[in-house]
Amino acid sequence: MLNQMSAGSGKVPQDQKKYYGAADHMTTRNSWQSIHDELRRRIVDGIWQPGELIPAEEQLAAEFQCARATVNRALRGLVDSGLLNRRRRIGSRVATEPSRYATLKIDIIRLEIESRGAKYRHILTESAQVTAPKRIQYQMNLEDDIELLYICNLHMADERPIIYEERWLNPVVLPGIFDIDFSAISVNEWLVRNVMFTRGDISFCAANLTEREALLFAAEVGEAAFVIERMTWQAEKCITSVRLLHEPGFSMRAELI
Amino acid sequence: MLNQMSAGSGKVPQDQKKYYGAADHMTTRNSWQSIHDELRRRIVDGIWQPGELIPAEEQLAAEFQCARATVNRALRGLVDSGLLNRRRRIGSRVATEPSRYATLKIDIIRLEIESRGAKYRHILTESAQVTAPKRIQYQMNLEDDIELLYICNLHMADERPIIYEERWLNPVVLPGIFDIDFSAISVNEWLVRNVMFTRGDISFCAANLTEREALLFAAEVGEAAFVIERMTWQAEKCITSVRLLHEPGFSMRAELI
DNA sequence: CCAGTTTAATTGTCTATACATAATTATGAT
DNA sequence: ATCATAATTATGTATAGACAATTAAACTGG
Repeated sequence: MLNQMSAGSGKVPQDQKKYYGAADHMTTRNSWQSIHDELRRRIVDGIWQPGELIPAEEQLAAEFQCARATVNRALRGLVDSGLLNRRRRIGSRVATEPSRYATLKIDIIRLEIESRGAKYRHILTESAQVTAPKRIQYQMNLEDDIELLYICNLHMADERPIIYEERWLNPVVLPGIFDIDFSAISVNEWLVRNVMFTRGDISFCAANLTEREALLFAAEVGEAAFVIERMTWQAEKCITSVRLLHEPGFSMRAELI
Repeated sequence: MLNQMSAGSGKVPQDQKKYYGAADHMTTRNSWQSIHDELRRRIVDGIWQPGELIPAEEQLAAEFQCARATVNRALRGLVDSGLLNRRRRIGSRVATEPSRYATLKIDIIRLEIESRGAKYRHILTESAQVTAPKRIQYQMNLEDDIELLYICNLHMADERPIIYEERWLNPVVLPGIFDIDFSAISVNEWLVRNVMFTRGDISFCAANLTEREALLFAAEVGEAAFVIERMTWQAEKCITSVRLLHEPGFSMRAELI
């Protein structure tokens, strides 16, 4: 609205220019980001020692000449990255045992391979309607002896086998699942695009290649392979349980924050 | 709570009073958290389909009878968890390929073991001032042939070996490191408490146990073990590089968000 | 001196308003 | 018709003010 007014007096670009120039300068000084960075620097450089109380929001707001809400936003960021602990009435304390987190982005396998510049292809090696072994039934919290869709896929990057996927799908939460052609689209991708989960867990471990698995990867029996096991849920019903066996030598990398 | 409200109302103009009265009833409904949850539900339940534009902040603010800033806060949360994409002038679109993240909390090993109710102990198996192999020197981006502190530890839970730690420490960023008694406090813990890193990376893989490693864990040679490799940096200088070899059968779990 | 109550300090959140920024659409001069 | 400019629109961010929630510290009655 004010823009309209200044546009009405629109033949005066000078005022606007001067104004924007000033605002620009201010925004960089006072943005919550820059405050966040400056406070972070003080912690990392040891100006504020672990365990120490840092100034209250009001004081920081005075120092940076900004509103308390802006400081609050900056401080929340520092809490998120584990550098600060905050409590009402107490204040903000530099963490003595800063928590560190590794955040892993879980992508569609195809996208991950393609982002590395390789050509993606997958081979459907198995597809059957069977009752799952007891161990899987228990894990997936299933009513007794329901038949699941069991699917195995070999994912290839530039025709080299990269991941062997073994998956159980629950038809109770996936009606019509038996009719889909999973040689055209990978289960992985179909699920991501078609059903949303409310909860999921993931675990990482290592396994020795069995004879059959070694054949798939053209590797030695017993070689160590990186394994991801994932289960996703819709409310209390398990959608799918999957085991991703990676080629020997695979390593998954992440930034520590 | 209602009492406090009506007490406060003595000072506010009438329209405001009426407004706050309504707001009070709705505080739970109007918090950014509850709005976040409701919007999330609409996405998860498919009321808003992937790729669809959801109402603008103003409209949502009208619907939930709250300020736009509150809706903004809720929406930012949905962006963080990968459910929404937002662009200025365009609006908020439900993600077609929702990104999922697994966030792993990287704790001090002692705390992790103790939190599982086991008794922690570590054995310092090696401690030497040596030049690192070329591979490590390169990884750590070191000036040539500087001597590092090489330390190995076996971490035990209830006297059972759990993790074998092999670590290189850079004295350039850790002056006095050679004088510390790491049989009393684990390097891990000392570092976390005493030096802060600005950047770190972590990678996960699998490895076959060597003869020596198998002995440590009383396991078979060649068994698959889960490995974490971590490097932490202060600006451009590497502080430490560590390899954590977990006992065979170990599995690391996380929630998917 | 102690237990219960009040006060006060600090963070957490919401509101209303304003302006900034990005990007599409409409307008207008040539 | 075309390209530059302005208007439009949605998000992003800053601000001041108010109130909520938490909890340490001060106070008070016994």
